[in-house]
Amino acid sequence: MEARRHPTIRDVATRAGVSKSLVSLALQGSSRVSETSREAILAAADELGYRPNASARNLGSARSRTIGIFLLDLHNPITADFVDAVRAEARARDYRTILVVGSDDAAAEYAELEKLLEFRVEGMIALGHRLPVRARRVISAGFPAIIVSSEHPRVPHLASIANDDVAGAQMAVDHLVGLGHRRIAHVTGGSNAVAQRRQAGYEAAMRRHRLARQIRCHVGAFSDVGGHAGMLDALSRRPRPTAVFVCSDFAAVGAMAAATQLGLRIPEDLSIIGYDGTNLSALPTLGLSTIAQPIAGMGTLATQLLAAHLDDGLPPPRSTLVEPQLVARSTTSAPPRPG
Amino acid sequence: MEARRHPTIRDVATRAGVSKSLVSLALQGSSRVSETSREAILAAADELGYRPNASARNLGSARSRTIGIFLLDLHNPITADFVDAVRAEARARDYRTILVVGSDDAAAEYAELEKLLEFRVEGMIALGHRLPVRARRVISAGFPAIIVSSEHPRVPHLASIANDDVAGAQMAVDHLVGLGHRRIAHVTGGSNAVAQRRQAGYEAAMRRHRLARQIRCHVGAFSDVGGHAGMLDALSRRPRPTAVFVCSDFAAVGAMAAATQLGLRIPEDLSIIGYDGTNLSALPTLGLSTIAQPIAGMGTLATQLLAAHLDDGLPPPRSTLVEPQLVARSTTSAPPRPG
DNA sequence: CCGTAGTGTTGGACCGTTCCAATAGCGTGA
DNA sequence: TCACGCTATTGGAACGGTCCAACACTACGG
Repeated sequence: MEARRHPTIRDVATRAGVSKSLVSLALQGSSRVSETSREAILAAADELGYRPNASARNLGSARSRTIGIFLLDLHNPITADFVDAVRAEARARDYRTILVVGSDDAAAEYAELEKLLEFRVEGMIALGHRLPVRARRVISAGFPAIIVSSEHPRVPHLASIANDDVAGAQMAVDHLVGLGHRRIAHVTGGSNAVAQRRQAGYEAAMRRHRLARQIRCHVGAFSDVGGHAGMLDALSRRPRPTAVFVCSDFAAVGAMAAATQLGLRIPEDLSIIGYDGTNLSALPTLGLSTIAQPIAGMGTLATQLLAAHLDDGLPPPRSTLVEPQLVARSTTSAPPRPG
Repeated sequence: MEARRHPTIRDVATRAGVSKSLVSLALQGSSRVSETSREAILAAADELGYRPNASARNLGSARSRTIGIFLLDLHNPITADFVDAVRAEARARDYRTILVVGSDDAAAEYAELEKLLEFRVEGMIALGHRLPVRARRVISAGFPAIIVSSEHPRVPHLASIANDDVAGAQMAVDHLVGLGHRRIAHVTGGSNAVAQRRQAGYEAAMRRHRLARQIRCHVGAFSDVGGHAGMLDALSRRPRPTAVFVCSDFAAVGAMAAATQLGLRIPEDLSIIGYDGTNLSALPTLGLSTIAQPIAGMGTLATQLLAAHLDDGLPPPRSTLVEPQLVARSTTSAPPRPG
């Protein structure tokens, strides 16, 4: 309780018998400090349990070497992978990070953003499709920011990194066609931009494989309930599809349940492939084939671009697409009867 | 790029035609500032886009009004609920929060802890069963901290909040017995303390229901693979159990797969109940009955205790147990044949 | 023997706040 | 009219670092 004052750089200096300036230099790892002094200083710091005060450091120096991570949804499992990647890369480049989480409550979300600015972060990396209005204003005013998202919001000075949804959807279709499927249906994710791009990729690939007449889109959603409904619709048509590309992993879980309820075995009677590569799909008991977004890679890339901008003044590219990856597991196989 | 200097309190003062001290007072909401001055100051601050500098504020005042949240695993879905609860409560009490995440890499984890201390957080709330050695040392030295975990680590000055695993396990058994089951097996989580308490609760409840001779423990783990193995073991005995209490939700998913593979229908042939109340269990396609830890409540309580300690000097209770809750879904029902 | 370059070290200004003691202005009762 | 108390306001000293210009000391070439 009685938290006695933290030792300061001056306490260390007194103990080591040098000036505070030399302590500062030594702790920064300057090469102009003699071996003798350095050792004495480090020893003194250790004995006193000295810990630098981040506030004082940030005040005194022009740069905070801190970047803010703005997250939309802590519940989404890909968030964790993303954060891990950003943090690792930031650490490697000697930046520290502050995490901040959006919220349904606009006031709370704004408070979080304020916090980022009050801590004088040098730049920000955001994950998610949405960006608070005030954030847009700050970014437009020249605050360095990179958004990792499928959308590219029309905000001046904002760079974006996105997964190539169109290409990913095509990979899903290519995979199914490669297994021998022809009647391939698609359960969509609704009318948002992401869902539309995935649908466009599906349709383009089908046409490319000369399967334009087999194109069947069934309205669903990114939730498991939506996938369930979309799948029931898909399976009500005759002849039934032998494979279904579902808009997301979460929706695919619902879709699998629907197929199982109708007595279909997966993958013997019906192949199913999802999208996102969440760790939900990796559950051994599900074994869902999916198109994985390289979320960690996107985090790393975002950090590299931001750091390059801050350190060398390189302007980050306005918009970058990264390639998704096919992960074939046990929900896709050859169709029941060839053809 | 050309980030022109941030406006400071002095810029605001000049513009409003008052002294910097008065600006400081006004922005803190002091009642000793005249209405006229206050309005002029707020207007000037707004026009300049003034934003307080958190570093300077923390340097100048004795207290940072910031508490650190130390997380072990961002991937665990309960983490998000916990963070939400802590943040909401902290905000209500006018504390800000900094998130910090542990890591498998000890050096990285230590760096995160350092960061917390460098930002001079006033206290810390940790979620998880493990605490870095250095953290224990800092806490023992008097740093206010509360851990939310099933363990109570033997660290001086550390308060803990835990879910009552023993009571929770008993609730699971009571539920099954109430449905008419008598041959109730348990898939354990191994030899750690949490698993042992859940097992102890299971055995105590069985004895209380005069079912001591039906006690069957099958070694598993907290993973889905572990649950799968434990369940296979449980189902290899004759007569088969009619219900199984599995140590965790994640393990229960594996256990369900094992039962299904053996051709058993859930819940018609076999009832299964998990533990934790993760949102995994809430998936409509699983509908897993479970014992939910009131994780949000634990986060709120931890924050209240810590704030009370910091504000009023109340010492938090060394150790608090909170009651879990039964969530009955669709994996539990009456046994095939009564008795 | 002296100017010079390089190395190691130092004091002090400064960063943007908070906090405190001091003060100016003003009505008020003796 | 003046000491008094009250309110609104002020300047300046912290806070704990970084950074810079200046300095002492040594080594060295001319």
